[in-house]
Amino acid sequence: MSPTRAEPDVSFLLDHSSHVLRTRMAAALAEIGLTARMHCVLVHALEEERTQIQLAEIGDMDKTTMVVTVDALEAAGLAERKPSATDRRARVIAVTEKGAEVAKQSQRIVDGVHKAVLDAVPNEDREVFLRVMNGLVSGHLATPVETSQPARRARQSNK
Amino acid sequence: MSPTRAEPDVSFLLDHSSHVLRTRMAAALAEIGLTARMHCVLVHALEEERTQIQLAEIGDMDKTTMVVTVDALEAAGLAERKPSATDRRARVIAVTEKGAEVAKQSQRIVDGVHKAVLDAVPNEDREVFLRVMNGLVSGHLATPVETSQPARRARQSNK
DNA sequence: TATTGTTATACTCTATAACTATA
DNA sequence: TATAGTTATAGAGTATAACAATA
Repeated sequence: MSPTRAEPDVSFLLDHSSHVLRTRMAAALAEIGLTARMHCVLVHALEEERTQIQLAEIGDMDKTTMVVTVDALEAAGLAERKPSATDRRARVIAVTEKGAEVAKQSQRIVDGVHKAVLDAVPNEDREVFLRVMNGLVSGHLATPVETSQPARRARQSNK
Repeated sequence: MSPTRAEPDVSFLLDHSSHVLRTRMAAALAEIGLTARMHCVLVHALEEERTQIQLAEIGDMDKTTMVVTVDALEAAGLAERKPSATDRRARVIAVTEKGAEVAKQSQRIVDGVHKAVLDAVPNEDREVFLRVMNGLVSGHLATPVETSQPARRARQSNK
């Protein structure tokens, strides 16, 4: 029996590939003035009437991060905050006509970047690759480990 | 021919899986008081005599980040800065006896976390998965896109 | 002149706290 | 009392600038 070998460096493979893909996506979307977050919000706000909180959950961002993202979309004239018809606390994100057009463009861009990755995978391996990744993401690598201490210490309350 | 469908969300697959794996690795290494960076430096400093700059390149970190990492290793008694025999500007990172033991432990931890991931991949798919990931990392997703504007604006010089 | 390593700190990102309006 | 959204800002991470020592 051959000696024990180090396991393949799965961390490097996933970290590096996701990092490079992220820079590529950011660069591609930047050409039409969007960030990945703006694209995400735009697309999901188009699907149906959604409030900021709902969109924040979908995009896995904090509600305060959501505020910044919506500010950017409003400043670019791509979306508007509208009062919710059913909850006067909440604001629905309405995509403008221009926003809808940009969303179509950005979706094409995103699809293009993803297609380029998949085209780089040999035909006969593509299905297995996607199956394995989907399996990991919904199974063994579905849930982040809870860090015993939060990402940041609770802020000093100085009242 | 069926209508065009959105491409699989490769960004999500890679981002999510790498993020979860990263939290898991951080949690596992934290149990012996290491960060991933400390582990990385420890292991590569053990392989052969290396200076901070060389170790920084291997771990893809800034030299100032390297300073912090080596500070942590020294504080934990796992490594020491030694003057280089050939370049009086440079410092070689010497792993202590305790550091070497910890490195063995941390390597076992890292291998264990990686093995758990691969064990979650069906036997018959594992080889293809690794082949594809290695292919992407050394091919289509080898090099990050150069951001036209740097990650951070140049700092104001106030001399 | 260029490079190693250091210190100090500015910049970005993100999340906590506190608040207002409403449920 | 709890929740949606906002503002202000603290905390963490990281990289730039400047510097001393040396090449």
